[in-house]
Amino acid sequence: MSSDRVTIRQIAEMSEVSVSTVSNVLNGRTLRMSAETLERVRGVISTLRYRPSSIARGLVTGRTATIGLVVAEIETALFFSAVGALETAARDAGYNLIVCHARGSRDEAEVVTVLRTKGVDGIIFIANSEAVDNTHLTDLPAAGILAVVINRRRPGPEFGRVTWNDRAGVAGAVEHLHALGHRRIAFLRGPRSRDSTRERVAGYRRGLKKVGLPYQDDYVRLADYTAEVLAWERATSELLDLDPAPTAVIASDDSVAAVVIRTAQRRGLSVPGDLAVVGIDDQMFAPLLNPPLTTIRLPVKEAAERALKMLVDAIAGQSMREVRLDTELVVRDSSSPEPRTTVS
Amino acid sequence: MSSDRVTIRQIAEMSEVSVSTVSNVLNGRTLRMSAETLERVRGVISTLRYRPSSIARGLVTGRTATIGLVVAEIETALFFSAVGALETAARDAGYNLIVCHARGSRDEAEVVTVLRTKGVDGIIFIANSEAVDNTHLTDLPAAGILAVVINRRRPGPEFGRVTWNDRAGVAGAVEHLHALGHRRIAFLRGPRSRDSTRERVAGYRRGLKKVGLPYQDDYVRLADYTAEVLAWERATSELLDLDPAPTAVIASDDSVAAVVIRTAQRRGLSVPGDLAVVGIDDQMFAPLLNPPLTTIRLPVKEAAERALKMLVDAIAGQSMREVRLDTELVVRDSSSPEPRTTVS
DNA sequence: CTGAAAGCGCTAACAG
DNA sequence: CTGTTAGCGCTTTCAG
Repeated sequence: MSSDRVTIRQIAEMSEVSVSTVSNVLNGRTLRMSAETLERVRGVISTLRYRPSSIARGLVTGRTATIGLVVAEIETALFFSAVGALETAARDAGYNLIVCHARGSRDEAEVVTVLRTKGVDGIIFIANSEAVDNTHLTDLPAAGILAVVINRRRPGPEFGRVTWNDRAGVAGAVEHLHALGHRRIAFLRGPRSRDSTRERVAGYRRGLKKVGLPYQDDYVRLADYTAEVLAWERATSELLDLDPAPTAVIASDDSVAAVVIRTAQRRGLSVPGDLAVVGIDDQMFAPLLNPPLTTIRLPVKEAAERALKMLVDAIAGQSMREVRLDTELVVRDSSSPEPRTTVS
Repeated sequence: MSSDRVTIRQIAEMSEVSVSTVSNVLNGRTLRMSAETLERVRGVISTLRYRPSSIARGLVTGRTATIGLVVAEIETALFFSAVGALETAARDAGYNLIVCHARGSRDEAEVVTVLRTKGVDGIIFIANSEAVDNTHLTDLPAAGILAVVINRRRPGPEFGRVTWNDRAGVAGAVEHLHALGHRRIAFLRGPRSRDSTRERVAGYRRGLKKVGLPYQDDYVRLADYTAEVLAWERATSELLDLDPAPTAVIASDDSVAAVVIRTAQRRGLSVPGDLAVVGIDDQMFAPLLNPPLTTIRLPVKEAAERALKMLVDAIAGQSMREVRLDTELVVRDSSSPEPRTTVS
């Protein structure tokens, strides 16, 4: 098998130096070393294509150049763009990622245990903003494991945290629709179990207030993106059955928005003519819909990059921080023209 | 920091046994051990919440219970359903995944090197079916690293391989459309750089042949899903400008299919009334489109699970195999009714 | 500036 | 059935 693995000792012998010298060149402690020796050792290393074992190195240094990534919903588009961004950023910083999918707190606790035995240098948690139990995280700092959370409540001050401003995002969407002439703007909210839902509803109210529109309970309905499509259709229909019906709706995410568009179109309505639709996420398919979807882009990639940087900096000794990112309204056709029915 | 890490020695001392005894209970070599001793050791382990270091263990056993995953296009919908499935399957089998994104052969070679230094027990490559250079993989078996490739040419007989039958998938879609009454079926193909494109075009021809329809060059156009949306619209328009125009089109993937639907609708055509549309992938948004998209589902998850099992079995000593999975046509509204214009 | 030697935490012979 | 011991491959004092 791997019996022919090259070791540092072989390099030392072939270079006719000691292992510590080889170790020194490996780790850049090469300042006051005879150029000739350096040259020779490097030569042997490259001809033998020698790569030091991270395992052995990890055992002695206690560092593995590996970061654990604990993801709440790995199959969600949103999370995946985060994983991609994180992987790229990690590798640029010289780290690898052990990716784990945790479905709940219990699972998460297990995953964390495994990650600890594997000696990761730090852990990044990326959550679905579900209110999760954090107790299994609180002893991480004491164990010398650095951690940063994305889109999740901070388990303690020793943790880094990156979030985005859901509230301002939705408020901005309301303003956008109002500026387009809409006066009856509905909001399809996500499940209450998510922190983001509260934030977004608050943003919706704030937006209405800011533009001087009244809040109407009727115009806020549940369209749980973790649930059935049928329920989204029903919620949309209920909204459109209202008198007066809304001329615009902000959906709990892009998937729901797609279904809102479809439901409206099936009723013979034009989007955005009769109904403007705004989504949340800016998923990959948003620009492909008919009409292309206006949506609140969540800065997931940027969050991932910031989280990784924060963690790497913390490994280097800096202290953790808290960062809040802005969302961005991506305006496409599903909201652009003025509503037809404004002057009803 | 982690100065308080519990070691096997401490467990041994507190249990008043030797380290090897502790090691034995850790590794289940507990058959002929006094029940009382076993009990005592276990007690100490759990009260001290001791977890053996995988690093140290890995150094001596040569195994790390870690599998490397090399993904070609991590941000693609297709790939991340694979990563999710792989992670779940891996953890069930007691493994963790180091996920790496390789953008090209060169990058891939680097990633493989890193993975080797990290001592992964095996590597899974999941490719975009791009014709990639495999030379950096061929020495893996010699180094004792097991590997299986998904959706990619087999680098050698020592590699496991899981693929799916693109050809049959597209042929089946043609038959489906023909059964619906369509006689003019177009195919929007992907880029030639992908192996899958060749397979799919072959499947298209085979399907036509099987149902007794002529192959027309005009009806096959490029709509590169890795390129611009505008180009997809143009390709669709060109198809619809043809006389006679096709009554059905199979798109190179679901994203392209979404744009085909939109382009047709913007020209005042009804889908599926005037034009039936079939996608490839069965991405998450396919059922949300208007109309819901008929599509060729690629068995990505299943492939992931098979690949993982193959790798784990290989680690356990079994030999590698080659598995070819079937695609599945998921029929939704974008193709269901009979074409209006059949009897033109 | 280089070499010898002591571990990192664990497993696996090999004795007892 | 349990204890001793020799490493796994590397880093890192500490002498020379």
